[in-house]
Amino acid sequence: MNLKDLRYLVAVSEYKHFGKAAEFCYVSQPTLSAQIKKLEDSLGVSLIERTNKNVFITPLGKEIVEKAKQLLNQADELIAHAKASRNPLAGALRIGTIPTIAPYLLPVIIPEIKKFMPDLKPLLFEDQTHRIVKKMNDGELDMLILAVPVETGKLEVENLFHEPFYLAAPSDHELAIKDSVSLNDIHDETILLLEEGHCLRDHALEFCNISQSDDELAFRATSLETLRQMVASKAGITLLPALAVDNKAISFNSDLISYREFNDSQIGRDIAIVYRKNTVRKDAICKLTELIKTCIPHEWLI
Amino acid sequence: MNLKDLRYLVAVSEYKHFGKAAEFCYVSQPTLSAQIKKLEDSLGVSLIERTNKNVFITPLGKEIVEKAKQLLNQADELIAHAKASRNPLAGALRIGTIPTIAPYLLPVIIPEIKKFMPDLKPLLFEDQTHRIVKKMNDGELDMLILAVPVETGKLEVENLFHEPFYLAAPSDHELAIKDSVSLNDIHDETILLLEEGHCLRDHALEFCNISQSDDELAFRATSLETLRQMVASKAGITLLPALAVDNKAISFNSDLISYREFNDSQIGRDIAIVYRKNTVRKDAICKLTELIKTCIPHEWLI
DNA sequence: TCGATGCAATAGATTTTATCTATGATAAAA
DNA sequence: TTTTATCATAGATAAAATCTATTGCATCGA
Repeated sequence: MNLKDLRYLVAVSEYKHFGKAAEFCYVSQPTLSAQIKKLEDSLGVSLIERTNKNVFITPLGKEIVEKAKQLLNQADELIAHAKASRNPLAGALRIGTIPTIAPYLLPVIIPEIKKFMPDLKPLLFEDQTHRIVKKMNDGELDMLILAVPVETGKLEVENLFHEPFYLAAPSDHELAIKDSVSLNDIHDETILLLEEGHCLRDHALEFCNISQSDDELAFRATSLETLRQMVASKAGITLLPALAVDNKAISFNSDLISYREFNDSQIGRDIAIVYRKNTVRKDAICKLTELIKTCIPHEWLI
Repeated sequence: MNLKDLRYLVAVSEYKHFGKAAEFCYVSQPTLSAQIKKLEDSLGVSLIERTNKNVFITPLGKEIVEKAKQLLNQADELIAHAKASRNPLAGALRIGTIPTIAPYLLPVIIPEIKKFMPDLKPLLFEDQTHRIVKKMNDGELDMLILAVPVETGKLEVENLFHEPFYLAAPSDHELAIKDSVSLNDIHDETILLLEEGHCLRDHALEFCNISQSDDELAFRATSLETLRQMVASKAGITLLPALAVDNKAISFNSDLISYREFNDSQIGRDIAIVYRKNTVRKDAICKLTELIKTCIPHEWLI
């Protein structure tokens, strides 16, 4: 039994005439007759009583026709649903990002998506790198935005931009008055870091490979905002990725925290997008990647 | 798109493995791969992301799979419904009878049907001959029980039995004491008849082709029971088909009415069953016909 | 680094199914 | 009786599904 047969049956029940039903179905009358017969044989019942003069649908036939109509409606619905999802730039796109990117980059990107990819439904998932990479490998996410390098196995990685780090220090700190700072300047400072698992912690540590005791590393913030609060309360200094630093905050040296550029633009991290080589959302991912690039200062782009 | 493709899709979504899904579906892996691909192409969307290592169902794929499952369940239901109706002696059998048969024959037959054809669902329709014949010709009834001869066009007619007529007269009528009566005996009597349209009226008139004035024919009962009441009230005499005459009433000459046999057994009517030559319920009709015969006095059978 | 392994895709042949045209059979209508 | 309308049948053909064998690719183990 297949859907086409049911369509033929319903057509006959509508027209009570094999020829007209066949015409309606764009097939020849013998074809339709044969398929109806096949359907009846496969079901093992008579659905239609026909002579060369009359076509009657049997009581059972009427019941089957009703069920067939429902079935066909559902099938049409399924097809319509698929058709509505044909636009490669539409539908759900499951995006994974890390906590040190999501709150700063997404508010910039989302409005752009709404504007330029209005049919895309971004589903955002935020977690640490290794977890979103696992979800990517399990086929549960379509696209990641994270800091590289990262062990991604066979996944495709495309570098997007280099995000500089800023030094964040209490406003009354001696470094706060310098135009720019160097790694040497922070050699003896107390560096505040995120808790284990955040890649930003590892990147920061890498730049500050200095003889800090474990005690000094005991401060382990759960988010950049916590870190910022700790700096404001003069617990130490830290490195913040540029996107987490509000432009105005830099210019006006506002509030309790002062943000300073490093003299070496290499100090920062590379942000990349990651996806499976065989992803079915390649189109949407590429388009979205381009969109992100337009939201980023040109000089950062790689 | 056809149902088999959807089964393949659901299988892959269950096993996440083309080979195993193919095995489950009793087809080769290339077959299943090709059909899935065909399905995706026809829908114009990607449902499965596959490498030689992983098989992921896309978000849209999961939606389609859910719809496919519903569709397949409904299809299985349809098939099961048809299968349950395969027994030719089961299901609805639409039976038409005339008012002068139905109330007397059916109470005898129905218990027999319940006993010997327990799965048959007799749907009873009672109306005058020409109306049930029309319904038969329109395919709305499967089987008629009526008195012949009757103009049935191309319909099949099978005579069942000859039902004698009894004379029904008031108990104090002079004919009520005779063992049997002849047509001559009723020549000058007032014959009470049913209203126009009942074949019994025509049959009775046929036997009594006598010079009754229109006035005398003015009594036109709507049912045999009305007719019986009129006899009881001594308005005249009438002919009643044997099935409408309770056996006890004959023996004991009970109540106000006396029933007398005719000396000529030809005085009566032939009861037949009628069906379309191409009816799909031939089996049930034949079986039921046999059943009816067992309920009828042997000497009546034709 | 190199075969071995597992898996989906591809190729080509084959079988099955659907479809077509032409014709037959039958009953009603002219 | 001929014509017409209608569904069924026959035989040929086209389309589709399916099979076996193989390829290509990535992973795993030595």
